[in-house]
Amino acid sequence: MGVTIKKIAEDLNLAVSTVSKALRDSHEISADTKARVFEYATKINYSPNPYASSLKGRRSRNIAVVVPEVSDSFFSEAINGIEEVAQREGYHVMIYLTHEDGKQEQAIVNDLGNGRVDGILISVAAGATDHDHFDDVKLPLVFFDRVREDIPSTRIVTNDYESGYNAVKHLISRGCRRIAFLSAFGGLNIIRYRREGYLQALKDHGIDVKNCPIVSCTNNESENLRILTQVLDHTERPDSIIGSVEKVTMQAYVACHELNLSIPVDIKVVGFSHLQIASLLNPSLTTITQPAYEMGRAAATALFKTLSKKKLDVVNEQIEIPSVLIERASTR
Amino acid sequence: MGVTIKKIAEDLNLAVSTVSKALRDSHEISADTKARVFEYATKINYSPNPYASSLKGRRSRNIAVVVPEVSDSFFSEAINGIEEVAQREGYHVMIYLTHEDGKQEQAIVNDLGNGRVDGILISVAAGATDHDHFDDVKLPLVFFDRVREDIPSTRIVTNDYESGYNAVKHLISRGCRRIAFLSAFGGLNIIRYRREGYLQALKDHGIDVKNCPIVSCTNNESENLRILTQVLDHTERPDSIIGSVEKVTMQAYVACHELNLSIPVDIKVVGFSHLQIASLLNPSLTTITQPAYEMGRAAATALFKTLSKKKLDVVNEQIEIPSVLIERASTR
DNA sequence: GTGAAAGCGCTAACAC
DNA sequence: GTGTTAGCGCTTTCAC
Repeated sequence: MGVTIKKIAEDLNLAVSTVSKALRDSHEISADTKARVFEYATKINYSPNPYASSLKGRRSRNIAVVVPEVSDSFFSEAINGIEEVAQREGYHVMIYLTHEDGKQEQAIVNDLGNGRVDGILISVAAGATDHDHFDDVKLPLVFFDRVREDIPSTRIVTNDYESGYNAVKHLISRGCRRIAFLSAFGGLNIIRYRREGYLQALKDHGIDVKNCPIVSCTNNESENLRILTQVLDHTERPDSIIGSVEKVTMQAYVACHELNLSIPVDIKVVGFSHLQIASLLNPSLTTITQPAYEMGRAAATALFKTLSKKKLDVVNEQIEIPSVLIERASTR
Repeated sequence: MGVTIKKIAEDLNLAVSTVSKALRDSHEISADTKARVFEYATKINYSPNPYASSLKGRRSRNIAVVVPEVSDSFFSEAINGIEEVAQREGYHVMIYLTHEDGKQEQAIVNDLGNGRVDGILISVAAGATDHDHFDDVKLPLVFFDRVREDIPSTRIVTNDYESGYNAVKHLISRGCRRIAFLSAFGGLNIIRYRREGYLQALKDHGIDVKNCPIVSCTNNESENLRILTQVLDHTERPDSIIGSVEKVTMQAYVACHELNLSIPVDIKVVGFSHLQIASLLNPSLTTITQPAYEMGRAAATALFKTLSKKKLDVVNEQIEIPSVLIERASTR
């Protein structure tokens, strides 16, 4: 294979252990020898086999990122942040996609405990149930965005409750009184918090909840269009919509286009989203923009902090990074 | 650490080699022993340390994916395809982002030769130069989309030349005669081919090239808007635009909006893009949709085919998967 | 300050 | 069929 410590040792007439120590800048090695070793190693382009060292109880310097999808602006931006921190810290990032399937998520996570990675960053699948347990995972675990609160771990979250609340407040300030909430499929706690914020805001502002339907969307696009059409296609329809995830918000746009409902005249729309091109939509979309990149960075940073410790004790902390409501034409 | 072959051997009163062979279903081991070993291994949840086997000349079963960005619909879709094939083949995917920086790309690729991965899938950075060489790379290398033709390797490409040609043909059939081509920054060969197809189509249809500007865009958004405004804001402006990459196409939309140019009445637009939401834009965008997912799948499949061979000889083949022009409102 | 030797978890010759 | 042994590339006692 490539160039090894053994080769350096032979070429320099040293013992492998001496070379090893020299390369790790040990104090027991003379400055002279170190210099020789370093120079020669650089010259023949030596790079240590990461997995040989990992065998000796050391780290692989690989981390796993487990997410539902990568073709989703939130997750791709988060990965962007993770990768940036990892590259700076000399770690390598492995990607695993669950496609919202809890069983597959479980299988992936289980397969990671054999030393392939030093730690896991995860945003749980919508299709996961509480029965899918992470208890057997012995690796440091950091959840981001879609977290599991029943598991002691580091959690990177955003202010979902408050964001749901603020979305309503914003719509009310624009004159809306019949505000629909589009729920996403699965029992994700982030959706629950957004909905609870939504409900509390309605209550605090004295809005009649009867006129504010909570629409349960599915994981199927055409099914959702059918549901949305049903909600929107009558005179008592909502005057505004809050999309709890990017996909359903886009589907609401499609439904409005098809029904010839003008946004924002007939109906206003605000959506949780991280779309770069929210501003290019017809009309540009008011978004609650989650700090995807920052959340990715925070998650990676938290994991590396844990990994840098000698003793890997379980931390149970939660870090919140706020989302921002960006007003655009869809609620003007 | 976890449970090892040694532990199984002790508990079952067998030699480690016997256990090892049993687990690999060797023919020299009795059915009885195999059964015992398998059963016990399953029971105590044994999972082999991947890096211990990789040390013995075997494979790490890790592959590297090196791309400019992950927050880009083409690359995220490609990764999606790669991951799917990898998961099925029992391989693990490591992600590296170059951010279009050739130097960083070089550093990443160099850092991969020490056994961390068994092979590399790469789409080269726009900022790379021919001086950045992959000659030192001893690993199997598969290029996809943005390929390097000077390096013997497997290349997964799409029909860029033809797509450029077809974009022009489509616009001509819609009555366009002043067709602008928006070039992206960097010297990528995919852009060159698209441009050459564009030029050939103009020629074949007897269009006066003088009225068909090739606009050199940069990597800077506001700079591009300035350039685009200059091209579009006069009476002799183009009657149509071909965006050679997604970003500049979106910027053309912004410029048209700002100049109050109506798409498709005043100007028609077609763009190379993989946007899911092209249909939600204002107006919906006619795209030349590259088969990102399929290209990712093809790249991974080609790599695993190479890896499955005993002898890793260098192949030099090119696989082309065609793009499709999808007509929408922007050229109607 | 340097080197010999053991061992991380696993595989593969080569005995028996 | 099963066990013994050596060794992958590296780190880490422990001698010298």
